[in-house]
This record gives sequence, structure tokens and C-alpha cells, in this order.
Amino acid sequence: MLSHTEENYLKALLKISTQNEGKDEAGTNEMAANLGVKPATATDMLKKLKEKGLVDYEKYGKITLSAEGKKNALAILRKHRLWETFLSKKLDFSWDEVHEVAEQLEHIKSEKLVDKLEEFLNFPEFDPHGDPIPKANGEIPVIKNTLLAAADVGTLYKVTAVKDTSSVFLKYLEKLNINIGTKIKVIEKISFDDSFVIEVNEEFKTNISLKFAKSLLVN
Amino acid sequence: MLSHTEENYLKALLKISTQNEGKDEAGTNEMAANLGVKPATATDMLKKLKEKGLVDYEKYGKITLSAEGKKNALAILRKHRLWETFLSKKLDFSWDEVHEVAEQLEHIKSEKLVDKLEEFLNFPEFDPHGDPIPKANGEIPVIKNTLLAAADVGTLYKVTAVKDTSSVFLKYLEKLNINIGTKIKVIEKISFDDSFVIEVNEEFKTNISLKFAKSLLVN
DNA sequence: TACATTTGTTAGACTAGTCTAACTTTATTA
DNA sequence: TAATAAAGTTAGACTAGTCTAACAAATGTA
Ligand SMILES: [Mn+2]
Ligand SMILES: [Mn+2]
Ligand SMILES: [Mn+2]
Ligand SMILES: [Mn+2]
Repeated sequence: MLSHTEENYLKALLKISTQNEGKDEAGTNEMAANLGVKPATATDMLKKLKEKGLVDYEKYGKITLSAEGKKNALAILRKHRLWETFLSKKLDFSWDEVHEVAEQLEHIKSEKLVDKLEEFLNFPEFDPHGDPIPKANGEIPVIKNTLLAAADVGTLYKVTAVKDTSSVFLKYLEKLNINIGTKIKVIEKISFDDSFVIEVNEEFKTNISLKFAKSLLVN
Repeated sequence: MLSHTEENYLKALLKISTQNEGKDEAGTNEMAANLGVKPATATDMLKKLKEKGLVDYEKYGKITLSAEGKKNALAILRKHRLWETFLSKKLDFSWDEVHEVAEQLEHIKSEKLVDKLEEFLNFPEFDPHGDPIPKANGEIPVIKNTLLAAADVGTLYKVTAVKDTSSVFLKYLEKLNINIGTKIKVIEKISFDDSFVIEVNEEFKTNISLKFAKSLLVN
């Protein structure tokens, strides 16, 4: 049985190793930063997880999830995203509020609970941030989407997911009336400061920064 | 912020101090037994909880909840019973399965979650075992009920709650088709072995032990 | 009231998870 | 390629929560 803490390390490793296309590994400092602990602490835990056969790791080397570790990490991610969906769909939490609570709920141990919850939610494929929810067998629904920053000028897209789930960003989106499913068209790219003019929902135009455009996924 | 463990101690103390009419206190061994730890461990924790002003406790003396401690304990009990209700009503858990999972869910920290959950469940007053769910302000709905063991012969009662929530007992009730709300009439008290003949749901008669009769609350 | 039993406490040890400070290895770059 | 910087590890210490073994206090009983 994995401890709350061990689970968080595995999830962090999964997150880091999937965030940059085909990266699939992490470093000690990166792990530590992600978990809000000191590198020395991460080193200790990594040794322990290696002992348990959950990560592949050699001193001074890169860290990757073992098959067993990945299975566990996916199970936690699955729970996290199902709970986020529950909070959002059933309890009216806004998309910037769900993460913190799901961070706790993801550690509840009960296979039955997860599967019943999934059923209760009608087998959702994506969480409130547009992220895919792993199935019980570990499969992850795929959607091919692009960064808004890489979108073609003049084409009508729909928002599929947010890459940045920070509260500031989500609240800003809310203010702009942008949500999953919102229609977006890039009207113009401003080379001067790499900003964009976009049209939201065919209703109004606004200027957004490159940082913003790199934080939204569309299709 | 209370730890998971501290919360369990407070809840155990609340449970012990309310279980026997007007008892309102507990001993170290009792606490330890209830929590599945050794008395030495309980002593240590009790000192800590006293330091934090959550329990009243003098060396070798009886243990009681302080006002602050009671507030916290009630909040945990509230969460426990709301989650049990959720599992039972929304996810089709049977009444012998809810406790174990609620034992974990009761520690999730989010005022908003509890209150939204309560709303989502339509402000239930009693959990699947018939136990009252404390309100956000700490008030506890009351029902006056009696042990089936003390019921009058010939009077028609309804089951209001179970005193014993062990899996064996609940599964046995299930087999007898007895649930919260089931109609029960005591047909006869057998003095030979202190057992009872009861009629369930005006459908069939069965013989039950004194232990059984002391584990069901009716009204 | 004295002895025995029950109840509760203390001391010392252990594990999980964390930290700081010092050190080592690997990577970068002048 | 040698110096510097960045990344990672080790050693030692601390806290929370637990245990066992020995002891002390309170209670029950003859
Ligand atoms: Mn977590
Ligand atoms: Mn999410
Ligand atoms: Mn608990
Ligand atoms: Mn209950």
C-alpha cells in the first residue's frame, strides 16, 4: 500500500515526464520543486521508490517511472481528474477551485469508489480543464490539439484544454468568457511584441500575450 | 490545522463520551482500544491534545472534550455521516460498506466541499445507519427512540437506527430484510434465554437474541 | 486495610518524512 | 580543457506517531 506521500511523488514524476513531448524523465531538483520539498528530501524518497520497484533511478542519473510505478501514477491521476469532474459538475465548484480539493481526494483508497464515481459521472473523458481522464485499465483518451500560439490565422477553433491551471489564468479566462468549447479565431499576429488579436465566440476581439496563447489548447 | 491522526482521536473521544447516556468522558485504555493503538500511544497524544486546548485531561484522570475539541469532533462526525449518505444514496454502496470509505473521506479539508455536499444531498438529517448528521453550526437533529429490547410487546414500531454498525450485524439485518424504516412488532419475550420473537414488516416472524434486540433502535 | 488487579504513565527506541550544511558529480562555458 | 555553475547526494538532526518494557497510581476485594 502506497502512502499519501509516495503517491504524490509518483504523480509528480508522471506529470513531469509527460509535460514536454517525449521527455519521459525527470531530475531530482525538478521533482523537489514540483512537490515543494528540498532536493535532499527528494533524493531520499527516490531511493525508497526505487527499492519498491516503482521508479528506475541510478545515482546522479535521470528518473523514470517503472511499469508498476506508471500504473500507480495513472490510477492517482484518474482519481484526481474524476474528483475534479465531480466537484465541477455536481457541486458547482469553479474550475480554479477543483484542483486543491482533488489533491486530497485523489488519495482515498477504494477501487469501488472510483469506479462507481466514474459511472455516476457518466464515464467522462475529460476533466474540467480539458485533460483526459485515464480509464480503469490505464488507457488515456486522446485528442489531437494545438497550442493557440501555433494556430492558423483566420481558422475557427474551439478551446479543448488549458495548459496552465493556475488560479490567475483560469480567473482571467473566466473574465474573458473563455471556457472549454469556446470558439476562438486568431485575427492577427502582432510581430512587434509577439502578441495576438483573437476573436472570442464570434462576439468580441481582444489582444492576448504569447504567454497566454501558449497556455490554451485548441482544435 | 489538525492532523489526520489528531482528528481520529477527537472523533473517538466524542464517540466514547456520547455512547453511554450521560457518560461524557473516557479513559486512556478505552481511547486506545477504540483507535487500535497501545495505551502508551494514547497517553502521548492526549498530552498533545491537552496542550492544544482540545481536551481536558489531568494525569490519571478522566478525559473530556473541551469546547474547541467538541466543535472539531462534531465537524468530523458531520463529514463522516454526510459522506456515508453520499456513498449510499448516490453511489449505491450498501450500508455495511460506507463506513470504511467515510473513515477516509471525513478528513478532507474544505468547508465548501462539506456544505456543497450537504446541499447536493438535500440536507439529510440522518445517515444510512439512522445516526443524526450534525449541522454546520454543530446542532444535532434529535429523535427519541428506544432499544428494541425495551419495546412494548404488541406495539408496532419502525426501525430508526442501528446501534451496532459492524458488517456482520448489518449483513444479517439485510438477510432479514430489515432496514431503516422497516416495521417491527415484538410478539413475545422468551424469558428462558432472554430472546425475542418479532414480526418483520407484518410479513414474517423470527426469533432474535437479546444482543440483537439491544443493537436496534425503534420508534 | 492490605493485597491483587486494572488502569495509566514513563523511558527509550523505531520509522516516515522532512530539513540544513557540506560535499560530489556532471554540465556549461570561457 | 580547465574553471565555474548547476544538479544531485550524504550526513546528521528534527517531528509526528507508534511500539515495548518497566513502573506508578487507582480501584476492587478479601
Ligand atoms: Mn496529492
Ligand atoms: Mn485538471
Ligand atoms: Mn478517520
Ligand atoms: Mn454511520
